[in-house]
Amino acid sequence: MNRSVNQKVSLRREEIYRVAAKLFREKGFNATGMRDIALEVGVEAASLYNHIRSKSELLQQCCFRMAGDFSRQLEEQESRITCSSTSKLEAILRFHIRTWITRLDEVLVATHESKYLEEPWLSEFMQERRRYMKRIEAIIRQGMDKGEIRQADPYPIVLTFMSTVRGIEFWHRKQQEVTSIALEQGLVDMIIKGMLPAPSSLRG
Amino acid sequence: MNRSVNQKVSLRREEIYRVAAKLFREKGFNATGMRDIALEVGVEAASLYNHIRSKSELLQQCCFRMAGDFSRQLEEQESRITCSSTSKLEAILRFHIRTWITRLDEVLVATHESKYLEEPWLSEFMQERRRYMKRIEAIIRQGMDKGEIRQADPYPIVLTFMSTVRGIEFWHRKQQEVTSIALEQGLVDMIIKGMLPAPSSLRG
DNA sequence: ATTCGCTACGAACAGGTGTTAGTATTATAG
DNA sequence: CTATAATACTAACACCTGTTCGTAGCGAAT
Repeated sequence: MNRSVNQKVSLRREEIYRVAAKLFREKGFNATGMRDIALEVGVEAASLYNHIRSKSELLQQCCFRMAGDFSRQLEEQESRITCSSTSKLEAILRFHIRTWITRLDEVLVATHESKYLEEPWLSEFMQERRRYMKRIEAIIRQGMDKGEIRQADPYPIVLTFMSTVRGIEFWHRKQQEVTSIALEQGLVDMIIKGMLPAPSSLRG
Repeated sequence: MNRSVNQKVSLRREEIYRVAAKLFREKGFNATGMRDIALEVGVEAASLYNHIRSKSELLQQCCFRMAGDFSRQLEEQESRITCSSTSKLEAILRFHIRTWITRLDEVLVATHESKYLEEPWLSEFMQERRRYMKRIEAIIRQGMDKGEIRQADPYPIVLTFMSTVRGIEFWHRKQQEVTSIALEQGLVDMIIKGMLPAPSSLRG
């Protein structure tokens, strides 16, 4: 088999993956049947198995592709040792936001449907996510040591950092009213401001 | 039928509802079978239908009970017309956080599994959620008009407000390290600080 | 023209789904 | 003690699930 055939094969595979991610997001992993995926691809359900091994393989691909992309980006920021912690965190946050805006299907599947992974992938995925949060926490701690970030329990900050982007799911249904650029800036302002050293009393 | 029978009936109903919420959260609505619920309650699947009408009725109950509780609490805060917007928002946020801490099963089902509601309940639920967010936005706008909250697009602030609590799902797996009180205060600090008028430049 | 590999197909599978019907058991009210 | 209502059970239903099998058609290389 030559290259063009290979490309054709992998294109079909990729199409199935893309359709699966879309349907897994819309209807959930369990409510999405192989026949649903096949219909949208334009073939019979049985034909999918010429390109993929199983339904759960599609979920695995979705989850670990996203995990890999996020982890690689975090590595990039960790290696910028001359930068301040706040600017690293802002870059990471902007990456989160942009990924949630441009690849919502995949990122929502990785977030909501990953619990349907089978072992050992489920454990591996959850461990990877814990590691990822620990690495974010480490950057926040560095920022506190250097006085860039207010002294506080870093854990709630990590949670806020990881969770804010989830609101983008709502935004996707009414894109026209707020631009993605304004959304990104608005979210960054909220989170970064929330981390900075306290300028005034919180109680009014 | 007298009162004691009535009580017994409604207790069983309530038990089924509680078990269902727990399983819907753990395994998802579609992956939870009536036989799973029955097993945990200690009866056969068919017996459940002496107490409930259908599986989707359990989901409806879960979603609209939560929606009702949240809406009522918001009403309470809206009616405190002498209070500042920030203190209203803080009270609402604390209610969100406490509900996510004490009733995680129900609140997660209402958040993640509500998409499996059938019509017309699905439309009604989503409309109710949009209304809820609009009401939060209105309080934020009032705060901006009075100078309590920095001038900005209120929409990203609403999103952050609604989404931060979702991180509590992570926290529930490692309760021992951070107390619920510290968690609540940490999250409130992040969000309220993020809304306050800007004290210094964001760019370091 | 023939062979070969790839991919599409229809049919079928074993098991699981929510739900219903009919019946037995239980507990309480008269 | 008997009548009655509530609730449990077993069996079964029609349907849907992911997946496999054997085969036919297609395009490209020999």
